[in-house]
Amino acid sequence: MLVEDDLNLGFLLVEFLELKGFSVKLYRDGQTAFTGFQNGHFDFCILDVMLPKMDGFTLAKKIKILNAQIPVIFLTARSLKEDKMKGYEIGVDDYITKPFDEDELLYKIHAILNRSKLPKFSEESIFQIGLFRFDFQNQQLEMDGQKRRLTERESSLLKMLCLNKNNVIRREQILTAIWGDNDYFAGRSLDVFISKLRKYFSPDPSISIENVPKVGFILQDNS
Amino acid sequence: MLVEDDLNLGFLLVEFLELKGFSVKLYRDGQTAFTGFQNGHFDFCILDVMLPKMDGFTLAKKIKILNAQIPVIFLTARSLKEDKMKGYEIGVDDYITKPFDEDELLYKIHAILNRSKLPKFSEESIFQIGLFRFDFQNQQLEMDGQKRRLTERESSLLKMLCLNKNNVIRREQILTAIWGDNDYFAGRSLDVFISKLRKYFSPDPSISIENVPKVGFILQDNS
DNA sequence: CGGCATGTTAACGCGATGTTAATAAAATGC
DNA sequence: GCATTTTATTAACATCGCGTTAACATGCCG
Repeated sequence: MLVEDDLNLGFLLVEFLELKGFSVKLYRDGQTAFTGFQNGHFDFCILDVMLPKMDGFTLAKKIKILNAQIPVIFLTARSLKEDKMKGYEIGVDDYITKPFDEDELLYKIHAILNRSKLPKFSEESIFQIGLFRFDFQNQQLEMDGQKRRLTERESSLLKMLCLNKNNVIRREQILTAIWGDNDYFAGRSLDVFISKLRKYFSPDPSISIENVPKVGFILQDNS
Repeated sequence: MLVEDDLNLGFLLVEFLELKGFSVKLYRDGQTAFTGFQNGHFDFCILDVMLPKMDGFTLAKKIKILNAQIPVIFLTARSLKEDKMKGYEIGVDDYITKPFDEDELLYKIHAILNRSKLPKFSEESIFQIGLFRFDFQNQQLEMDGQKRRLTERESSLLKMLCLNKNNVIRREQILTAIWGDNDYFAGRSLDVFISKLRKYFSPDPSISIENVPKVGFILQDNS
């Protein structure tokens, strides 16, 4: 969950974090953010301090009542001492002072997620695809209790497809990300792996990996 | 544990922290601090970055090998980005830039201690694995009253596998944690120990240590 | 029709791992 | 101190399976 009223900065951050593999939901004020938190499922919050409708401290306090464990990071333009104090009392995990460095934010996120290791893994890396459950951390694909262990390449590829479920991913994007190279042979190798994944998913006809000629592939889930 | 070569600052901090109810031990260089860590029992470390004999980063890394869970805060005069990055990679929990505010330090300490309250793994040293009971403290593996004493390496490795039961644990993670080195030979040594553990567990077919090629191992318990 | 992209299956090579034994190092006993 | 035992590393050889590559089939578009 990201709450930021400066939409320019907000979208920039969403873009950056999604690039890094996170799934991000952006809210622009404290009120709707809180409603969103009640309904949705979040692992992690980044809140601006100054927000319309409800300020960041109040929001954090209300969120912590619902879920005391959830990590919260504050974005703040002010580096005032009393603000920080107030935050630490509520149980805020960290501060980042604007203007901040994106990499620093990323490291803080990882540091905090690592600390709360157990809750993270339970949710973060498991994808539901039709009747299948794909556990990326454990490279496992499960359906009806039938488990199949995937190879490293298979699971990297499937993860990329999942993160872009129902959207096209370009061949070159996959190739540079996984093979680090997009020559002819890497391309053929990719096709072989797509073929393997299709076979694994063949028991569920509502799942398909479709080819978009000359462009890439789509993982379609019509369940 | 407090490590600070500027003794004026050091004693000031000790005084302050003891006033706040902590029991503090001060070291003035990285070398003696590490020796002290090996012998004593600490819940929490505050390290200066610039230290005689051994710098703060190296010290933190060595401490984290002995106890990956222990919280570490760095004191640093420099607020340089690359320093922070380096720290977060090691798994440092927070930074405080000198000159700092004592109350801020106190709040950070409380924030971090609150966080690490739940995962008090340090004490939980008995694991149930299928029909076996593994007592890490006593390096003992028991089944049907049959006790077998494990070697140090065997039990360290088994503990790591247990903490990640039914989850993949990466080779490199094991190697850096136990062998402190992940070259070719350490890797082969790991394989030898995996082989030994498998033999010990062979009486119970519902336990298996599976290999995930190129990635690591997973202790599967289907009992 | 012919070229090009993709689908699929099979074979191959090589690196990673499994296992046992030999050697070195360290701890223990006396 | 020396002998014995225990532990960890290194070596040596066997095996496995991942990913690549090849080979052939299919379909699309000019």
